[in-house]
Amino acid sequence: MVALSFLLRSCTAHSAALQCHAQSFIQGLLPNSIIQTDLLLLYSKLGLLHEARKVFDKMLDRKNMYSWNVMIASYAQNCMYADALVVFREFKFCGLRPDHYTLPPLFKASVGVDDSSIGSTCHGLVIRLGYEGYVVVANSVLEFYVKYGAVSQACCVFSNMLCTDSVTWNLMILGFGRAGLCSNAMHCFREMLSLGGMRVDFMTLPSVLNACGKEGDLLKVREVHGHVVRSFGFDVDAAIGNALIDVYGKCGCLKDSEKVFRTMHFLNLVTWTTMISCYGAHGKGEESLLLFKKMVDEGFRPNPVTLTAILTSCSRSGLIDQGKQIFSSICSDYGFEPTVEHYACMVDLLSRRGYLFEALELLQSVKSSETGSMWGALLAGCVMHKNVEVGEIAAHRLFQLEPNNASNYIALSAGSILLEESTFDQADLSHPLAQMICKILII
DNA sequence: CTAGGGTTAG
Repeated sequence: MVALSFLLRSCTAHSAALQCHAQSFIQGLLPNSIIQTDLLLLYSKLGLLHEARKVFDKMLDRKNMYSWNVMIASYAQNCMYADALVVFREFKFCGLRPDHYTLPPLFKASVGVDDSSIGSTCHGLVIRLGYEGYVVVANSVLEFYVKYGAVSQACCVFSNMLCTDSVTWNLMILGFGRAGLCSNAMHCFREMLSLGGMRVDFMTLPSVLNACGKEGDLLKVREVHGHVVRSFGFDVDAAIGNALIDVYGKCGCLKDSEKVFRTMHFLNLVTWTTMISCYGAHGKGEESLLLFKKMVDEGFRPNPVTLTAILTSCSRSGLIDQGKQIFSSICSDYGFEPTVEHYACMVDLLSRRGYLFEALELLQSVKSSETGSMWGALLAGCVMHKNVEVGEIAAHRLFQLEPNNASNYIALSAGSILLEESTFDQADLSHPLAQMICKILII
């Protein structure tokens, strides 16, 4: 049995796992909690969650903390968050108490199923059970607040932490950056550098760069880039390279983006997508299209984000026919249905160039999945081309869909001034937001 | 020998 247990722990392939599983059975070793735990771990590592679950269920009352923790963590790791939470519910039903291995995946699951109440409850558990001092647990609490955009809560957790590591600091940088508190993010980065014994690792840099990009501060970008080169050389990790391409683009240095792109050795789909959208943002639609073609030629399969990037590029450069052609071949060429974002891009593409009726037609064809951004794009086009007829339809529908979106009211009031027409009267003036806008306009 | 972190659009 010891030999088999050893074998199970060293398996790396599905077929080997199956053989070991069969052997365990033949030799009459099953059911046995050691072998079953090894099998559970093995199937989990191979990503065979269905098999893992079968082993887990057969363990009946032989389940221990180890096996519960493996099952919950495996579901969370494989993005099966709801399953992780169901297993945790069973776990609690058995009268068991979570430990410092059980808790971190639960925070991940809370974010995964987009239910912050679970994370809050788990935070309470962490405090009550006294796991705040475990850095991995504390970091997972921190991650939960960061991913939910609750920076002040994150700061609170951070300031109470007795022990921090690079993950802690990386999460704070990420949190500040996402909240738009870019100087705080940079401050964290510099403090991290000055802290003896704290290593700035490769996971830190994309978040720092992202924060710099939001600020648009080229000097800071160059400072961080210098750090990248000193620590990792020019042949950087894909995520760092991608962040550099993006951030130079956002700072207006397209040449630097291209330079990073050319010198990268580990390109992934994000790399191509980022470069395409940089060209798009700089109004270089032709370059975007060329790169898109090259990407496909090199065997990369565009995902929905890539297509949004290329359609946006076409829209900004007025490449109507090319955009239409790509849009219509999404399903046949890339194997997925166009998303609402893609429809919004197309409405934008058509509206910008004054094809307002065509845009309206497209919108009416997706009636069930129409979004505010689609009508917003159409409205913007109507304002641009001074078309009251379609503009009124767009404004009316936009207010039905998003009565609480203040920016729509602003757009409409600005549009009304440009149109010098009565579009504004079409809106629901009894709505509090509309009344607020009225007041502002009158003053 | 079971737990945690990064990059792309709008």
